[in-house]
Amino acid sequence: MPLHIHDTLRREKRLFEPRDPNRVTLYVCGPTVYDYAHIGNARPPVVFDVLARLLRRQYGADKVLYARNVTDVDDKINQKAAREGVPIGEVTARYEAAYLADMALLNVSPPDLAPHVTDYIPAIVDQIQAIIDAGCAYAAEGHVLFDVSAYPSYGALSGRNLDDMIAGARVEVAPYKKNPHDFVLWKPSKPDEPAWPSPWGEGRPGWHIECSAMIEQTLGLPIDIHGGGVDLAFPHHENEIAQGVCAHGCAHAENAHDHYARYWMHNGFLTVDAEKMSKSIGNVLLLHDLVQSMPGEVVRWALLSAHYRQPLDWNQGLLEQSRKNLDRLYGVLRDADAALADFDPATLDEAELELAENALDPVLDALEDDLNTPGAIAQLFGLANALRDLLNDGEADINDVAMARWSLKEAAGLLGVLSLTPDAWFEGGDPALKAEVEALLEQRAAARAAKDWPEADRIRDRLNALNVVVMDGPDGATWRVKG
RNA sequence: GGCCUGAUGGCGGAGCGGUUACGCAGCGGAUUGCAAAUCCGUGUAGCCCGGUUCGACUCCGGGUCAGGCCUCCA
Repeated sequence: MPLHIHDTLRREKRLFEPRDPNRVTLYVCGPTVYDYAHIGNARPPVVFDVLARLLRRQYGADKVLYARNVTDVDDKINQKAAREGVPIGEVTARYEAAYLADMALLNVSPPDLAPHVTDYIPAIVDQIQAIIDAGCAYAAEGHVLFDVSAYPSYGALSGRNLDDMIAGARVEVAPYKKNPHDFVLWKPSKPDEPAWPSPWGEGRPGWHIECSAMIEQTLGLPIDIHGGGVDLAFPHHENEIAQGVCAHGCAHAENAHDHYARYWMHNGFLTVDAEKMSKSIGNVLLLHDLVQSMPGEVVRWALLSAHYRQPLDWNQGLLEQSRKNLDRLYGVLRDADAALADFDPATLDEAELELAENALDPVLDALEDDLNTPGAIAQLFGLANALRDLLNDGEADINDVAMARWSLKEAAGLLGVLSLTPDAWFEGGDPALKAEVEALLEQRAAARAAKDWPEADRIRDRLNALNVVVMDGPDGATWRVKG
C-alpha cells in the first residue's frame, strides 16, 4: 500500500504524491531555543523522524530533503538573556546544544537542514517586500502588517472564516491594524533588542515570516509536507500559507494554498497525568531531565505508542509499559544473537534476503497508513514472535533465524528503536556496575557449583540490592538492571 | 459563541460491515535448587438512543461526556 497521509487542510487521508520524487521536501517547525524542551516538544521531532525514515526508504536517502528550523530570534529569548545579563547568542547556543543532545538520545536522526532565523534575515526582508509589492501587506508605525483582507483563502487550513473570528475576538486590537486579524511581518526593535536594517527601519521579523521565508529559501515552494503540533495550525501555519502564497502573487489563484505546501500534518497534544502541561500546575516535564533517568528509547517508544494525531497522556504507567515492551523485544534479540554467534551472514543468498525484506511488509503497511505507529508496533511484535518461535524450535534452519532477526532489526530501525545491543540495553551501560556484577556472579557460580544454595541466594540478594536481576541459563547466568 | 477531535476489554492502544489486533497486567499449568526468561492454556470490549443492512464496535442521524484551538504553548 502506497503512503497515505491525513492532510489537515483537506481533512482527509490522501495518497502521498511528491511534486518531484527525486526531491521530496519536508519541513517541521523546530524549537525556539530559550529554554530546555519539554516532553510535548519532543513529539513532533520523533513523529516526523519516523516519517523521514519512511520517506528515505521509499524514495532514497539522498532524495529526501528534511528541514527543521531553529528559531533564535524571539522575545522570550530576549527576556532570558536580559535576566541572565548575557548576550542573546549565549542563550540560544546553550539551549540549541542541549536540544540536539537530547534529540540524539531519543535516536532522532538530524534533519538535512537546520536553518536559523538569524542567518536568513535578508530572505525574510525579501519575502516581506514581495508581499508588499503584491499588495498584501502595508507598513504602519514602523511595523509591516499582513493584510488578511487581501487573501481570500485565509482560514482554509484551520477551517475558520474572518467573520467568525471577528465575532469571537477577545483581544485588544493594535491601533495601526487595518483589520483585527492582520499580523506582524516586521516590527521595530527597542534599543536593547536585536535589530537588523530593513526598508521599514531597524527591527526584527514577526513570528510567522521566518518559516515561510526559510522554506522558500532552503526548500523552494511549494514543499511537499509541512508538519508541526496542532496548536500551530492556527495562527502560525495559517499565516505561513498566507505569506508564502501572497509573496508569489497567487493570492487569488484557485486552490491558492497549494502554492505553499501540498500536505499538512499535525500531531496531537500531550497531557501529563491527564492534565495539560502548564507552568501554573507545575507539571512541565523537561525532556532534558527525563533522558537522565531512563533510556531515550523508552521515551521514544512512549511517544510512538499512540497514533500521532491522537492525544497522548504521559504518565508512569505509560513509561513502565514502554520499558517492558522494549525488554520483550530486546530479550528475543539477545537470544537470537546467542543462537547466531557462529553464523556467517554471507551464507544468506539473494532469495533469502528478499524473503527477509518481504517480512517487513506488514510494518511498512502500517506506517504507510498515515504513520500508524501503534499498528507498526503490533507488527513488530509479530516479527519478534516469529523469531522467538524459530528459536524455540530445535529443528529450525539457522538461516531462517538469521533472516527473522534481520527483519526485526530492520523494522525496528524504521521506528528508530532497538538501536542498542541487547547487552547494552539490559546492563544499562554502566561499566563500574558491570564489573561489580560480574565479580559477584563468579562467586555465585562457584557457590552454585558446590550446591551451596544459601550462599548463592545471599549473593542474589546482594545483586538485588544493586537493582540487578540474575537469570540462570544453561550456559551460565545473564543479568539485567531492573526497570 | 465559532471551529475541530475523540469516547474500544483491568490498563495502554489499532484495524475492520460478518473471521484472534497487539502489548501490559490477571488466572491455571509446564520448566526452574530459588528466581528470571521461555512455553502451553484462559477470562474480560466497543458511551446512550434511533436508522441503514441478512448482519454494525465499524456506515448515517440525534444525544451525552471529555479534550483541543480561537491568547507569539509542540
